[in-house]
Formats: sequence, C-alpha cells, structure tokens
Amino acid sequence: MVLSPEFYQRKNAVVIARQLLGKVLVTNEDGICTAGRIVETEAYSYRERGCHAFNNRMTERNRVMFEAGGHAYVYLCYGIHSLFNVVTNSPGKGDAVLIRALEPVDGVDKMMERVGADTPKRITSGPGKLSAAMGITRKLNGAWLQGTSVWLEDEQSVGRSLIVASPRIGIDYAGEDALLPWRFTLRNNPWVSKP
DNA sequence: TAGAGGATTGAT
DNA sequence: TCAATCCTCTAC
Repeated sequence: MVLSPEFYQRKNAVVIARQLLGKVLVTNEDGICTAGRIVETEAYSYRERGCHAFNNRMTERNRVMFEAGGHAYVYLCYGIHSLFNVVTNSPGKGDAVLIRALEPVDGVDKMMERVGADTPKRITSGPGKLSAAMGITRKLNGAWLQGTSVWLEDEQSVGRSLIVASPRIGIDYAGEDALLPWRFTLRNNPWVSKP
C-alpha cells in the first residue's frame, strides 16, 4: 500500500518523521527495484534555522520544498552526496523529512553492486550512502511519490517505545535550533547511521 | 562573477 | 582530524 498524499500533506513534519520509521522506501530504476525499511529520519521545518527553507527563503535549489507534500527533494551535499528528503505540509510551507538510514529489504544484490560492496552491512547507514545504494540522484528531485520511479509503502506501525528522539546531525550552524530532538531512530537497530 | 561553505563519508 | 568535491548562495 503506497503512502497517500494526505499522509505527507499534514502540518507537523515532526509527527511525519516519527511515523516514517518502519515504512519502506522503494526505487525503480529501469525496471530494477530496490527497497529498504526506514530506520532513521530527521524533521525540518521552515520555522527553524536548520532548514533550507528557513524563513520561507526559496531558491532554485530548494524550490521543491515549497510544493505540495508528497514530492521528493534531492540535493547534492558537500559536492559528493545526494540526500533524499520527503516534502511535507501544504504548498508554500517548505517542510521536509530527511531519510537518514534504511534496512535493505529488496534488491539487496543490486544495492551492493551500486556501491561496490560485497556485504549489505552498513551500505545504507547514512543519508549519502542510502541514496547511492538505492540509485537516488538529483534526477529524482521533484519526483511525485505516487509515481513509478520512487515511492514509500506503508507497513505495520512501529511501537512508541522503540522510537528514540535525539538532536539532528551536522547542523551546528542552526544555533539553538540544532538542539531540537527532531532526529528519530529505531532503538538498538543495527542499520542506524553511526553517531 | 568570485569566494565561501555545506542536512557527509571514510581514511589517517 | 581532515580531505574530497562541486553546487549553491551571497556579496561585490
């Protein structure tokens, strides 16, 4: 069951980030499907400094963030890594959830091949790495998550006691907003990115 | 139009 | 701790 636009278009990115844990991200590149269960996310809101769309600032890069929830926002970080986000909220808001780590589920051989690994261990434990393994590039920026190239599927909900909230990674420039506990991981899950 | 820096990663 | 690497944003 594919997650509906209504799932993404709710107002609170933090709630959506929590609920995305356990969901399955699927990509289809030329008929080759790969899939992974989400084990780590981060919420970003236009109301705080950690967000590219802070203060409603729209640029060519983050334009997709201002579209309706349910689009993919993919951008290049450090000139090397494509980072995959899900746009949330209604048009013009600029909220998103960053997918930071996955547990490989389908097409694991293909994922290993893409990153030149001989074991699935840790090939998706980080936002740049999971994009490489899933074949996610900036070509998917702006993709509609009800389409045929990338989407998310619903799964059984994750129990509240399994979810750990902590500060987000790598946004020291955001000042006190960097302390917001908007990073969500599954407790004791081996696929979560390194601390 | 030039310069700085980044929602990362892996090696040292 | 540090370099890789290049796109984006800001300031001039």
